[in-house]
Amino acid sequence: MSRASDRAYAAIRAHLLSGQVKAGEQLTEDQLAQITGVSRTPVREAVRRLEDELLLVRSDTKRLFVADWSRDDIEEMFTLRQMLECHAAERAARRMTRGQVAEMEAVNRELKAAIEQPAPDVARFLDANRAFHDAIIEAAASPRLGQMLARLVEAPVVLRTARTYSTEDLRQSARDHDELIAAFAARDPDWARAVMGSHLRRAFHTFARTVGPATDAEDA
Amino acid sequence: MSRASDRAYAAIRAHLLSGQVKAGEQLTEDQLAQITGVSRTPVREAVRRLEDELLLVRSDTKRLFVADWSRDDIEEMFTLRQMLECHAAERAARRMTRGQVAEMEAVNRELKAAIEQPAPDVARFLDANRAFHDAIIEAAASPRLGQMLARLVEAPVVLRTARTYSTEDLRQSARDHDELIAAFAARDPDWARAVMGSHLRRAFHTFARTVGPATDAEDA
DNA sequence: CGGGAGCGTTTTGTATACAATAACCAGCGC
DNA sequence: GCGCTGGTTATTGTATACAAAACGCTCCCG
Repeated sequence: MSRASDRAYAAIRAHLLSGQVKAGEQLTEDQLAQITGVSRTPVREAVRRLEDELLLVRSDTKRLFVADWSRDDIEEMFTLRQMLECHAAERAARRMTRGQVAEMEAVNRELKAAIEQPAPDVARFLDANRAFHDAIIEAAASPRLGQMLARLVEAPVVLRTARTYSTEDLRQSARDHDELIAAFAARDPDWARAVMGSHLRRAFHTFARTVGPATDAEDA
Repeated sequence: MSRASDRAYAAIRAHLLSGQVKAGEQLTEDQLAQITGVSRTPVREAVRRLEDELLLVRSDTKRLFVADWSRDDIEEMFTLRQMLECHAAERAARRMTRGQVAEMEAVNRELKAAIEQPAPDVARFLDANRAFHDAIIEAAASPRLGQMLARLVEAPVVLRTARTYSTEDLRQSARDHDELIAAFAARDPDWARAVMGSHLRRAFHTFARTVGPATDAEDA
């Protein structure tokens, strides 16, 4: 995180989730350079990453805007994530070492610790949650898969920040993780895939509940 | 294709597939700037795209190398592509209009025309093949899915250039396309998914046959 | 003879100036 | 009043110079 483009990336990302900018609003590279305190060159690099993650979009004439995620966009993102991450869980179950399983148990203990407090520490939960899913991707040993998931997950992480989680939602996640770990320990790819599927699909519905109802002409 | 960074992208890509550079070889941005005839700024932009497509990779210290695709890398790529493109076919089957189906029939006629000659025109076949698959992605109406597939498909297109195809392989592809069109016309998502699955899996084996046998215990 | 510190060279990263292109606005003809 | 056209400003794209970092080499010391 020391290079200017990384700092710019983090700063712009923070700026987007700070709520100071609305979806669909135009931004300019100069603006962002001022905000981040670096020149346009690293800003352009950062912007490219954010475009990749679909947090920013460009018009047909290359003007820059804050992306506007519709409910359908979010559903599609969750669907893709589910498809890819189920596959990752399956591969991980075939490859995971005892050491890696122990690692994941430790991460999930941390995750539970973040929940079981007077007031659950959501930021800490999200960090641990992310570490958990990253460990699975790591164990899946598929660089392209990891790359794709990383891009998919970035945007929701931002969108999610404003959300509120019930303690029960968080506990259910922790239980899912326990079962995933069991599936990994048993080296059972089908089990891992199935648990991951329900874990993510539930996450989508939890998420969607706060975003709003489905559009009526929905498919899939 | 008029901006310098686009020209740089195309030029570097052409350079990579020209065979003048070996997998694993180091490249420098200056070199590429000379080759492409533009300055390093657009070259860096082009290089980022090529890194995305995993045709170029950077070392831990940011030095630039030609990617070295192992047999396992290729298999993983095909697996991911199958997963995503089956999903695309399913969605496309739900959404495709009569007009789009007619469009695809036209593309497949062009594809067959490229085959049925004294010597099949492989470049023309590949263009039509690409147009066919692009039309499916278009009909699937999922920007993220399209984006991911575009990235996945880029690399193989390059790797594939050196390959030789038997006329029978090409004809089988055309038949698969016919069946896909039938599935779309029938608006049958399951059928479309199944045909796409076998189409791509066969493509992988056809490809793998020329690359070499599977490694029994591969690591990095 | 081997290992490591120092230093010149190579390569990547950043800032800035300038060029090209797109949006905006005003004035004109109809 | 409406739409077009020309020029003006805003914004992105490119080139270049310089800064920072990494590599490789040599030379010194053990």
